[in-house]
Amino acid sequence: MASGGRTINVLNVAEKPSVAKAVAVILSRNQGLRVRDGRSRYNKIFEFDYAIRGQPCHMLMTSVTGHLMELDFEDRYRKWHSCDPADLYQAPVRKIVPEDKMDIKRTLDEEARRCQWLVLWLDCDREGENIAFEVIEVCRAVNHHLVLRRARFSALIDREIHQAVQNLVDPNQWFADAVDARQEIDLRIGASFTRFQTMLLQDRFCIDSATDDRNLVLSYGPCQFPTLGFIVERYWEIQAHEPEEFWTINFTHRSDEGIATFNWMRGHLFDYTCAVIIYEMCVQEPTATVTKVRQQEKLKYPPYPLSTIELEKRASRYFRMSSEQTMKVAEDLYQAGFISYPRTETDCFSVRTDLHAMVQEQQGHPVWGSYAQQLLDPGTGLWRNPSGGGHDDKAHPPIHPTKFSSGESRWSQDHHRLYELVVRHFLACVSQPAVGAETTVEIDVAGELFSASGRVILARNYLDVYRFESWGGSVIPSYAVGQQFIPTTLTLDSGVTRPPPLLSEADLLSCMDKAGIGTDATMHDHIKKLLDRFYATKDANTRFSPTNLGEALVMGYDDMGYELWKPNLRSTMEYDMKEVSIGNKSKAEVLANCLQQMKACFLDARVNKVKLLEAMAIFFERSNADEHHAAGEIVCQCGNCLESNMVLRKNRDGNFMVGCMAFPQCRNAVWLPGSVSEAIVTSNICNSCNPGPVYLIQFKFRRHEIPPGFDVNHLGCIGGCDETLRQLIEICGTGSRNPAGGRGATTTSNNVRQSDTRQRACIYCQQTGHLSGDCQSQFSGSRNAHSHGTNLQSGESSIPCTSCGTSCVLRTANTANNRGRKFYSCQSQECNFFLWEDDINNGTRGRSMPRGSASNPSRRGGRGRGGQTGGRGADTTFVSATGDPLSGRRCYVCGDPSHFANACPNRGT
DNA sequence: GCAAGGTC
Repeated sequence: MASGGRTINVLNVAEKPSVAKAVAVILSRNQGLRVRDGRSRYNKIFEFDYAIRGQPCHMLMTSVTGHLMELDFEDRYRKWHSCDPADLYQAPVRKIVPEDKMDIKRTLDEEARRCQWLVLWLDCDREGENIAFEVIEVCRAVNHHLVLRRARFSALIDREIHQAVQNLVDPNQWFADAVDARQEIDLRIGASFTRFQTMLLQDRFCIDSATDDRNLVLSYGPCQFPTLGFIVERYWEIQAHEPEEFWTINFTHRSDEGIATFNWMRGHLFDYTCAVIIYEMCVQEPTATVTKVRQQEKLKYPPYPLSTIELEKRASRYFRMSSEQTMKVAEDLYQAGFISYPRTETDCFSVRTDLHAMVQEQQGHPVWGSYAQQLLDPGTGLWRNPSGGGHDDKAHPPIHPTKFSSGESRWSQDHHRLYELVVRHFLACVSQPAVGAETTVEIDVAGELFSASGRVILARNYLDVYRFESWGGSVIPSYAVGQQFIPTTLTLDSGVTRPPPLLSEADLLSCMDKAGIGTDATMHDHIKKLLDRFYATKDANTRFSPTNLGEALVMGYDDMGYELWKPNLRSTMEYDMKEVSIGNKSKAEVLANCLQQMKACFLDARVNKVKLLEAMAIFFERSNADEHHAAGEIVCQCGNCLESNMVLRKNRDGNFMVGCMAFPQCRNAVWLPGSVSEAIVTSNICNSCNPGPVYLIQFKFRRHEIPPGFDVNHLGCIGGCDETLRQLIEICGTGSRNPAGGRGATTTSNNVRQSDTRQRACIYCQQTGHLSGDCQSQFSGSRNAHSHGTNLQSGESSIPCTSCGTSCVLRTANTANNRGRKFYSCQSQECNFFLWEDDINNGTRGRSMPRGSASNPSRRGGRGRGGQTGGRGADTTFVSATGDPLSGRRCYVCGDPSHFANACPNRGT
């Protein structure tokens, strides 16, 4: 750059008004700084004189508010019915300045005309670089001779800003290109899929969540759908969870100093027999010997400096504030100058930050002021330079207080809370960690190891100011190695595994953060969008569940085999954007490649739209507008829930079924033969099936898929009286409902796949676990007769039951641990006698055990498992330390001798 | 009536 010469006019543009002001104040050193209004009421113009490398400059400093332009399709493609949505993959797009940004554009037009240079002070990230090119486009349009320069700065501090202006560089086209590509891909994918699925589903189904169907938009977006995917996936995981009973041994010891609870170092066992055997060993030799006493100092560190996502997560955890509300309130506090810029990824303070000055500001606060004073007093040793979490967006510092307040009268409760969180978090960051003394004691009882631990907090330090976190302390008696004692209680306790909880808002933010879905400034928007679109709901505990609509959409795409609802698509895009931003790939190359793939995916999805329709049909009634699928094909009342009707439907694989309308609450279903090509509910009522009316169905079978002798046309009944239908189901099966390629190739907890199997109910007794060919109700009239289930081979011989006097049948176990092993099991439902055949040969006596226990082979075949059961606390029971658990013959859940654990009414409460 | 990203 030339130095000296006449003064030139330099137009400086920042990304937001606050940065324009800060830069102007720093560069002008607050001397001779003038400010005037521009065309836009938010974006002032600052004027001052400055010399860049000796060149005298008259500086005009103004700002935009984020992006100045928007990408959209050209007019003729804007209307929804103007074109085939598939055309949106190549429809021309253009960047325009939207109406609400025109004032800013006018300011730039006017100021650029009289300037020789344009210096771009946009944030130093990819979006900032892209906005820089938008500003260039606007300014160059009115002044072709503008010299373009870019200021690079990583913080709004004097040295950085002066250095930046003295070392101006060129704008980075690669960074801007990466954003252009992202914008175009997002627009084309979002618009095409949104139009497609909205127009496909909106009028076909009665979607109850929308008050006005015309306003219902079923949007698709590369960020909103993966976010929904996280919610649905967790929901499915919970649905698929089958509680499993486990067993653990607990040991307590009371002395003059208090009580110690020793936990079994094996944790817990799912094998009841093993647990009982070990427990029995402990009962027989209950003396404990202390093998290890370990004392150590533990530190609990304060959190890292506050980034946006952490602020959102913590406000959700501590105050149950939604991320959207958090950002709204944080923006308010920022605008009023109380906290720093709230959209930041940075979680470490620059070494140049004057942290002491920030603490000093807080000394006068009535609540935490005294803590701030202690921090500043070197005598307390409370100060500690904060550690960082390793993230730095190079644009903004961590969120911290910028102005003292003991609370403003106009603040809402949320303003008070959020300001308090920001201040306390900041004070915690510059404090020493809490210090605790932990004692761990290990004991040996009959060769089994148990451990107990206690903690005494020696110094609370940062916990004194960070009231949102706690660190539990508990005291245990002191022990010495070699010391021996007898337990106060020694118990065999049962519990059941529990499903994971629904995703909380903090969990969801973590999932998004980890997968790179959205940015710190937009994550809360995506979450809100799911609620606005009726895709998900949030309960009082800030936990998210999918709505029927959300689940149906994800299920539909999943059934197509697409991962459009998973984060991979976005991750791949992000990877490509990175490649563009470092010059490894060109924008054109990435766009062409990505759009070609997405268009193919779109066209394929359209071919497979029946999957979406079927998934929706599981949850929603067809609307009258959908003439082809008129609603109201009621077959009979549901014999399972007794509340809803069973209706004829085509399932997701194109096969017919009769399912309860209350799905998914009631999963009663009758799967019809795969050889059925047509099925229509008639007005004829079956004369023999009860409870009535059961409407007959007119079936048409595919000729080549049924045996000779059967008619392709058949008026059938699903109520249980129809022998022809039963035979065809046995012969043809119930259609190819093979879920391969469907949900969750990545997960074993694929509930829908599992529920499909579970849903395969016997058409006669409506129970799952067996097919109609095995239904005992058709032979003996007794449902109890097959209670040992389908995983057991039938009995071969019998011996008298030594427990109740009836007989025991010899069976073969088919469980993972004992497959092929023979055992005798009492035929009586009231008796629980059970004996391994090889134990007879070994001279072991028979034993009674709860039928629900892990080692009892009857468990897996039976229908003993209820729904979701409670946690360990509710299930814990005690067997006296001197009692013999093997002769107890009583329920291990409640101790009642009249029944066993599998039949216990307290299970699941 | 569509996306996601800036910001007021």
